[in-house]
Amino acid sequence: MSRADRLLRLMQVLRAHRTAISGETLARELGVSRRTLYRDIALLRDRGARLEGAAGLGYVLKPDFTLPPLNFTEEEVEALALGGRWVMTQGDRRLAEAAREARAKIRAVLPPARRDLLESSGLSIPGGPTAPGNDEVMDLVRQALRKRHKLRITYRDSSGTSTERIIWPFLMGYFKETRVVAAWCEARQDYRHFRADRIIEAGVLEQTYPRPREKLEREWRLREGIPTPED
Amino acid sequence: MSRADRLLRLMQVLRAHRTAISGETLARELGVSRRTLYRDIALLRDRGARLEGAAGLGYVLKPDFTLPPLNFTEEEVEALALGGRWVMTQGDRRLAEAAREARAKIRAVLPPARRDLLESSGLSIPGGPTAPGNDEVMDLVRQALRKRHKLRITYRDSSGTSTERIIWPFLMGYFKETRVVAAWCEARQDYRHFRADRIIEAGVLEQTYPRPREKLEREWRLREGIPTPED
DNA sequence: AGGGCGGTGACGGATTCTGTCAGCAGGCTT
DNA sequence: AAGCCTGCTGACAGAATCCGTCACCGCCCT
Repeated sequence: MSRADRLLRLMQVLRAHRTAISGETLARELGVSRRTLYRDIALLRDRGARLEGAAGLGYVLKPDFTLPPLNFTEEEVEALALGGRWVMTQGDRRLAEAAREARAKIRAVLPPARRDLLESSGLSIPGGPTAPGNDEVMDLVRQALRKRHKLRITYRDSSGTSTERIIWPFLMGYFKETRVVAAWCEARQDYRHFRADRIIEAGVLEQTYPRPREKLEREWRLREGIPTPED
Repeated sequence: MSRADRLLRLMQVLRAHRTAISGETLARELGVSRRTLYRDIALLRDRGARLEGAAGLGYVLKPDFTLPPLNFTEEEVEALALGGRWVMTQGDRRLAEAAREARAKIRAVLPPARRDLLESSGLSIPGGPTAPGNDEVMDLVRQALRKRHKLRITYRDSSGTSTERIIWPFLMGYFKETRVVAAWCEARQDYRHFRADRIIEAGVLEQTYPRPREKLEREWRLREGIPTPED
C-alpha cells in the first residue's frame, strides 16, 4: 500500500474511532512500523489535523480534528474575503497560495448562504505592481520567524556593497512599497532593518536564537520609539 | 511537495470548486504533469471519492461524500493573521471590528499550538495613516454592495461642486491611498467612479437595482479595459 | 522504579513516484 | 467530417521518497 493511500485510510480510521487509540494499535492496523506511524501523524498535523497524543494514554481524538463549521456574520466574511485578497496580491507566492487554501477551507464549512459572499464580496484590491521582494527569500524569512531560527543573509546595502551576516529576525513589516525585516544583527550587536528586495540570498540555520521574539520586538519598539499597535 | 500532501490539497481544490474543472487546470495548480494528476484522481476514486470526469468537460466532485477539510496549516494561519491585520488598519471601523471578531472565532477552533501564531505571527502592517474616508459612509457603501441596493450620495467632485446622485454601487476598490466606489450613475446613465473621501453623505435606499452585481462589474471591466484578476 | 508510550534523529537499501512518449476514445466546435 | 480538447491507460528509467531498524529522551501511570 502506498503512503498516500495509507494516509487517507488513517484519516478515516481516526474519524471513525472516538476513544483513545495507541500508536501501536494504529500501526498494526495499517501494517507499518511505529516509527512510520509517527511520521504519518506528524504529516497530518502539519496539514492541520487537530489531534493530540499523550504518553501513557494514546491518541486523544478531538472530535473536531477537521475544521468545524464556522458561523461568521456577513461582515466578518467580508473582512476575511478582503484580507485574503490583499494577501494574495501582496504576499510572496507561498503565502498567497496559503491564503487561497485558507479561503477554500473556510468556504467549505460556511453556511451555504454566505459562501458566495466570500468569493464575490464586491470589495477589491486593485492589482497594482506587487512590492518587490524575492519570493524564495520571503518564504525563508517567514520560516525563520515562525520557528525562531537564525538566518544567514547576503545583503546589498544602499551603497551597493554586499555583506554576509547572521541575523535574528523577529518582525517583517509589510509597508506600502517595501517589505522590511527587523532583526538583531549578530555582527553589529544591534537592531537593524533589511529591505527584503536587497536580500540577495538567505538560508535558515538550524540554530534558534536565545531570546523570545516578543521580547526582541518590545525592546526594539522602545528603542525606535515605535508604538505598539493597540490591535 | 510530497504526494500525500498533494492529495490532501487536491481534495481541497476539488471541494472548493463547484463547477467542472479540467485536469489540465488541476495539474497546473498542483504543479505536476497531467499524467500524474490522473494517477492521483485514480487513487482518490479507489479510496471512495465520488468523482466524475468526462472528456470535453472536466471533473465534478459529487457533494454527498465529502469530508470536511482539515484544520488550518501554519502558513494558512499566517495568511489569515496578516490579512486580518491589514483589514484592521485599512478598513472602516465596523469592518475592522468584524476582522477582529472573525479572528477570535478562528482562534477558537485552532489547535492550541497554533493559536499564538495567529496573534503574533511576526508579520506586521505598520500603522501608517489610514486612507481617508468617512467610516459611516464606507459602512453604508458596503451595505448597499452586499444587498444590491441603490445608494443616494452627496458628492463633491474635484472642482469642489457638490451634486446629489443615485448610484448602483458594484465594487469598492481599496487602493493604496484611496477608497474608490465604482458604480452605475443613474443621472449620467453611465459608469462612474467616486472617491470615498469625497462622498459627503450617503443613504441606502430601499430599492434594489435591477442588474446583478457581477454583470455590472464585468461590463465595466470590459469598458475600462481592466482585466479580471485570475485569482 | 519500571514499563508503556509519544516523539525525534540518523542511515541505507527498497520502494514509489513522476515526466516523457505514445496511443485510444469520446465530446465539442467549426 | 475534421480538428481540438480532454479523459484515460501503458511502459520506462532516473529521481525522489519512503521505511524499518536502532538508539535515545521524557512523560505518564501504576
